[in-house]
Amino acid sequence: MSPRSKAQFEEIRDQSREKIMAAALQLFGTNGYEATTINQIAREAGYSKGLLYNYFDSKEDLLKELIDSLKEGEHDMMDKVVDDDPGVMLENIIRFTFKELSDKMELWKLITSLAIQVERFSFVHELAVNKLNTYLTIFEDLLSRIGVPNAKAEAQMLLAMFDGLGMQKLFVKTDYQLDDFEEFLIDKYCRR
Amino acid sequence: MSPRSKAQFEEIRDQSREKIMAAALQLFGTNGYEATTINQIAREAGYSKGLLYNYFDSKEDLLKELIDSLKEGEHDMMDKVVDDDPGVMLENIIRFTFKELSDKMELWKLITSLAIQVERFSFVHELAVNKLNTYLTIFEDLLSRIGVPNAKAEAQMLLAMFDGLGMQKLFVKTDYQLDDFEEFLIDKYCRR
Amino acid sequence: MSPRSKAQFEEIRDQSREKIMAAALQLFGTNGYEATTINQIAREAGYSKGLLYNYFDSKEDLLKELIDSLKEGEHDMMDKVVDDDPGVMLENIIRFTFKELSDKMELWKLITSLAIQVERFSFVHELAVNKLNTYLTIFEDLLSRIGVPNAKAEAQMLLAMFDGLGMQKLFVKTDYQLDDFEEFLIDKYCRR
Amino acid sequence: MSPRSKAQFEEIRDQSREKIMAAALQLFGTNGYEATTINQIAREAGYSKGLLYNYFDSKEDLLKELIDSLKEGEHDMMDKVVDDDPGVMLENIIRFTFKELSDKMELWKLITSLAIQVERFSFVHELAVNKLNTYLTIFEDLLSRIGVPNAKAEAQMLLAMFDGLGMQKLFVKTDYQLDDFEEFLIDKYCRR
DNA sequence: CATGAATGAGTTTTCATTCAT
DNA sequence: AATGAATGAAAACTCATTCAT
Repeated sequence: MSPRSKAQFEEIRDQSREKIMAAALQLFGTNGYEATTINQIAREAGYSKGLLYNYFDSKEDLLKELIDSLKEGEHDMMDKVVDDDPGVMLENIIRFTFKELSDKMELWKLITSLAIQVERFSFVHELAVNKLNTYLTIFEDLLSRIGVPNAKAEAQMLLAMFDGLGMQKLFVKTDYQLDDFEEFLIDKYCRR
Repeated sequence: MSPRSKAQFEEIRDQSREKIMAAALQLFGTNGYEATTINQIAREAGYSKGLLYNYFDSKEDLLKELIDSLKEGEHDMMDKVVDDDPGVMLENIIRFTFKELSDKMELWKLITSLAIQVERFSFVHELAVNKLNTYLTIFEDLLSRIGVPNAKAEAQMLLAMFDGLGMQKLFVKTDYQLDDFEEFLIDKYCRR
Repeated sequence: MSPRSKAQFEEIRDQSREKIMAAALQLFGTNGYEATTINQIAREAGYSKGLLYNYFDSKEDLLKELIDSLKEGEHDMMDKVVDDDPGVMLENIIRFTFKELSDKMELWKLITSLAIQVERFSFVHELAVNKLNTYLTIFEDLLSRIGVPNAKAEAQMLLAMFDGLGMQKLFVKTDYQLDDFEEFLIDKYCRR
Repeated sequence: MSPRSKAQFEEIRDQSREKIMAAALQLFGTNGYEATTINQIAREAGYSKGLLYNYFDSKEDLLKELIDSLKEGEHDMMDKVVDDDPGVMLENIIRFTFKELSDKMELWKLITSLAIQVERFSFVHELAVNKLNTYLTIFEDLLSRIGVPNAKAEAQMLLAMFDGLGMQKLFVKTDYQLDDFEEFLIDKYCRR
């Protein structure tokens, strides 16, 4: 009889937002941003078209909030992988990255397809460039401390390889096994 | 006022087709297939909207013909790089690939963004997977003949790295210098 | 925890209704009926969207009740201005009308904008026509009794002028001073 | 066989634009801007919805162009009514205005209903205020030259009356005869 | 071969209205 | 009595495609 409390509304809102954003990530990643309709997202999330506009100003706003929410997830990583021993830290990063390649494929797809469109989605593009430079610096530092010669070039190579693996995994889809390759890499770069 | 000869017509047709396809490649690559309008392509090519339908059945048909024309360009490569010495052949491939990364960026963008959409553009997707497997085999063969240990894993790594470099080049755009890196790679893999 | 008495409920209802109708009048008048959303009215009144439907069946019903409430205010006027002396009565009407032009601008705006849409809001339109004819008759009677020649035409002129003044006041907004003009009119028509 | 010439296209465009603007004026005036749909305008003009967007960026852009086109028509008037004799000139203005009240009712409706919404359509509002002030000055000058006492107040009255007549004509619609009243006004103000 | 006006299906967006709490 | 999440019909707008010239 009495109306829902503010906390209850808050919870409902959060849940619905989550569902919608999850559906959007899934569909944007699979079919691309432009090819995905608001209707599809709503149906996938189990709601009606109109509700999306209670939570997001527009389709593009939904995309932006999606990207923003990803930036936050980014910070978690560094906490988990940091280590005094550069070999251990690089191993952590490699294992973490391979795990993300499996778990967050849709996300990866989405960012890639958007970042390619430099003009249209500059906010994604900047995100990608920043991330690239950050990792380049970290990798170079770790590799030189590990004692790998030509640390800069090797860092570039390693990073390019991660991006490339991600892309190949997208293309080849489910049956793309990387477990052995993961161990090969760790052996090659982290154990000295 | 004499009527144009058949050959002249043919030539006009070919030129117009070329212009349209070049414009389409440029725009599809930069803004994505879905976000590019027929009008934009026509204007970029210097023609009117309607003319496009004299040469292509539909927007998707234009895309398909574009992709087809690329497959043809593909065959040229093998002729140029093949060599009895595996080290020389790998060097040729590396140099050729780096050259393509510079010269055919738009094409690379387009294929990437389309291949990501596995369902929507299966014909592009298949193309990408085929190419991936072909190169994997070639690289593994060359590396093992060169005497690189773990040839299979290294082949996978090399290939992933090329894809990754391509993507990074797209993100970072013009000021991404790879000359030194090219030499580093050739030194590392081809000279034994 | 004692339940509210019926009278208390009644009072709350009346207050809420009043607030909602005041907010609706304000917004309908300023932005127009179509351009005003239920949400805006609710927020302006300090309530939630849903509550409006406890008091009014629909947006159009709210409008109708608003107009109806105005008709009632109308009856008060005649009591206040009636006088045996036609000059005094006309002066009363003029003074009363000028006062209304200041005090009830929003209402005036609303009726005008609605009455213009003859088809869509016929109930407002009829109201406006009735009022027009009523005043025309009264003015003609008063002016002829005062001894003004051409009483019919002058009545029409006077009435048109009132409507026109109202509209001008709307356009020019706050800094439109009519005090001197009011005295001018009274001098011209009521003092003989 | 040969394509249409530029001039031919120009003509087609102009005709279509005209038809659309005429339909829009008619419908905006009758039903209001907000209550009129793009579909209605298109159907009334004899075209499809989509064509409107070949000529106008948006519904509001269509409105703006409509209003702009009216400003132009405005200039014509002054040329027609100007006269050295103030009595004749005032008579010209009165006759012209009454004619416009008959011929351009829809336009009058539209401007009135838009000007009322001061905030929403400021470009119309400014137009209305400017026009008001211009005429006020002209009327005051003419009346004082004719020798009417209290020229300023009488000018205000005359102008208010025109606006009021316009509005009344809208309300009462077709059967509102003003011919006698026109002569009455001319007799009263222009013949001295 | 070439043009761009015209179409309409499909998409994004808005908003009155309902309803569980 | 009161809340605001959820719905869906209807509106604005886009754009591939057709077609008369």
